Amino acid sequence: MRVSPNLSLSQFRLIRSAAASSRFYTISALNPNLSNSEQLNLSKLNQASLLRVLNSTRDDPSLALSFLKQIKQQGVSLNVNAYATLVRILSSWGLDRKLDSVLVELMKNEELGFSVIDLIEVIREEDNGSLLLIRVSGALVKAYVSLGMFDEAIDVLFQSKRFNCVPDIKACNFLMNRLIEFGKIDMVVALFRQLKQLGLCGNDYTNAIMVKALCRKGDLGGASMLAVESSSVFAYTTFIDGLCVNGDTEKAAALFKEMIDTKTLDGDGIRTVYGMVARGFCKEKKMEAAERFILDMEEIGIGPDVYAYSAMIDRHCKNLNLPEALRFLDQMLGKGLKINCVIVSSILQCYCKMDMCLEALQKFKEFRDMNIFLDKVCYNVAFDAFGKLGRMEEAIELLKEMRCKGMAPDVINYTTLIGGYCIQGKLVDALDLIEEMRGNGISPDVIMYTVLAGGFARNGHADEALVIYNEMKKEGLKPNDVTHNVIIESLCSAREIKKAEDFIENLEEKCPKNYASLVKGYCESGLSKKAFKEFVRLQCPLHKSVYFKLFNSLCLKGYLDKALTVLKTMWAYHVVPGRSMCGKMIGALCGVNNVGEAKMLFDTMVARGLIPDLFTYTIMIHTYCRLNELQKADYLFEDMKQRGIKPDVVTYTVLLDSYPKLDPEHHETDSVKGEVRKRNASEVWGEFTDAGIELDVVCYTVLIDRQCKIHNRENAIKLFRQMIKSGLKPDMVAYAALIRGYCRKGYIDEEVKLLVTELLKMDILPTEDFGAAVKRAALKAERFQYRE
DNA sequence: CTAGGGTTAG
Repeated sequence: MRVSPNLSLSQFRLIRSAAASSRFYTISALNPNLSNSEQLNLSKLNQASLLRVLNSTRDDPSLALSFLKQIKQQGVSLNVNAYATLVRILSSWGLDRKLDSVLVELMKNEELGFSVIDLIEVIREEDNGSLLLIRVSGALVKAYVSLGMFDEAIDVLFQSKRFNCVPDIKACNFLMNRLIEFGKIDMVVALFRQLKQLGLCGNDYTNAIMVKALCRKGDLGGASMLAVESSSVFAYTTFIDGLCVNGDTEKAAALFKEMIDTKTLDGDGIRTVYGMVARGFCKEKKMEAAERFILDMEEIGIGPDVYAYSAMIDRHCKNLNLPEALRFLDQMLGKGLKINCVIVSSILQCYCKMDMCLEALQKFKEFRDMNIFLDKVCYNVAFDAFGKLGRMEEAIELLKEMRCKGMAPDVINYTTLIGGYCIQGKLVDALDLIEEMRGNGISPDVIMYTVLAGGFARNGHADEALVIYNEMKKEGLKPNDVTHNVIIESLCSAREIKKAEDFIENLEEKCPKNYASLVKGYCESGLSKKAFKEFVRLQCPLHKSVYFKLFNSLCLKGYLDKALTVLKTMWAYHVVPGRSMCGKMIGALCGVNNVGEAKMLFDTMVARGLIPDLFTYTIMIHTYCRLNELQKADYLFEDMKQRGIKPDVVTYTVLLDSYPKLDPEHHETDSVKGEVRKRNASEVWGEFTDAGIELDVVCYTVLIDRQCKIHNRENAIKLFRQMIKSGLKPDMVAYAALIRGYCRKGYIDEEVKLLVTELLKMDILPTEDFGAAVKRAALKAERFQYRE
């Protein structure tokens, strides 16, 4: 395996051109099978004899097609009559798909010298009003639609009316469906209204499409009316789907129940809509609602199928809530439903996203050994896991295994593997893999080039990254925002700041997102002041990751006022941080004792239904304790328990460390702010021990420290011994607490001498702040020792 | 006909 190459520009080009030529050979090797003699004669044919030959193939359409392919390769173009003949042949054999593709090719070719309407004319001369003509105009509509040429498709529709050969409603449905996909809703509505004028009569499917269009427009009322009016199950189903897409799954679920009551749906319909509603709730992240729906349905005797379960499992996996996902999986298996590769892939991905790649691979093997069919999506997740672990050799082995099972890797599989190589800096391997892929007839797409360019930039090959970027454009691929952002950030992370800045300036279409990436890139390379300056210049809402990264970077450098400006800007734009981001921010704010801002963020979180995690609660409690606002700490402690978040050893330690401050015997100088509910340490201690949580070194240290402070030397030493007995190794701070406790009283005895000797033997370097105190204590103790 | 996989990403 080769490691990070020093790839020069020319080497890179060499590899690229080799890859390009292998692609060329592959395609020419795929050519059809006319004999040599036939090929020889082709160039001598004129249009008339060409037509004659074509006509003679009317009993063998595949021969007709390969004949044509050869002709085209000789650079001879067909005239309108030849095309009419070909169309007639294909049509008479019912080869609609072939007909479609011939027409598509015809339309792509702009140097034909005739239009498709001419073609209709020619066919009409011989087959006026026949079925053939109707079929051809339908095929023409479909061909235009598949090329995204909607105006032309509609034009054919209206021209056909003139020729009295309006295509059947299917072609029209196809057109309308595609129009919706491309967001041209108004055209669908207009077309629907003109159907009668065209002599067409919409069927159930047409109505369903129209319902879909109205839903997309947000006209749920109109959609509902049409669904009722057409009283077709299909239209109803589409309406329910529309509700789900519009984020009103609640309503969809209600309608579904109504349809079951009125027996509007058959078995198939029930299954389809069930899945839609379950999926809708999951998409809206309303997991409780989704589960309630499933329970309700079960009550009336309709159980979820694999499709509905997979929606639930997938959503929980995406939320990184593996226990819930597995609970549903168990439930599903308990009902005798079988797990499939789709569900497996969701679960595997969940492990990967939680940084548990080893577990993902373990599970992959388990599922495979259970003889569950794993498809290329599952394999892809495994490639990803191996890549993240830096185990590319094994990933490639797995690729072989996949091939052996008869699955051809696709561009996504290759991209994942290439990404893996890029993480490792094995760029030549990445390029080799692309070459191999091209050999298999697959061309890289924008995402693959993005990954590759990012990989080169990140690994210090800025110029090559730009070559890749230009190459992608040369191949006719259009880089997107992500491409640009990846390149900008990768260049920055390789400290190529100037190149990143130049790259942005040279972009034809710049957008704020690009500059946001520059801000992130500056942060990445530690230029937080520069990042902040650029950020201030950007007067628009940004993705929350930008605020997050900048905030963290500024906090790290100690520019707290700037960090707060970032936070406030974010809030001003109503960009609300997610749970983990809030947690990190709260941590950063607490770290600089700005508990006021931290609490504001904390409350924002709660108001948005984001329940702070154990870590966030603990850090807040800790900060309040440190600032002697014990009442507030106490409130949060109760609050977290009410939310079902179980305090851990850290939380209890924090509390045990501060409640003694309330003790009358407590001698610390800080005063406690505000009224405090009467709660003593023993109350907390009781809860702590009841919870059965094991004590750690820090916790023992706090307890020892407290005993020292209330002059209970025997208890302190007892705790110290107990700690050692329970298998914990006291650290510097633990010794320090004990020794300091002794020294404070100016007291020295055998125990202390022993402790100090032990401590001096330890090979620990004291940390600066606390260590200094310990050292002083130790020295003091030593002096006592010498005095004796 | 429907689902799950590859880029920025804490």
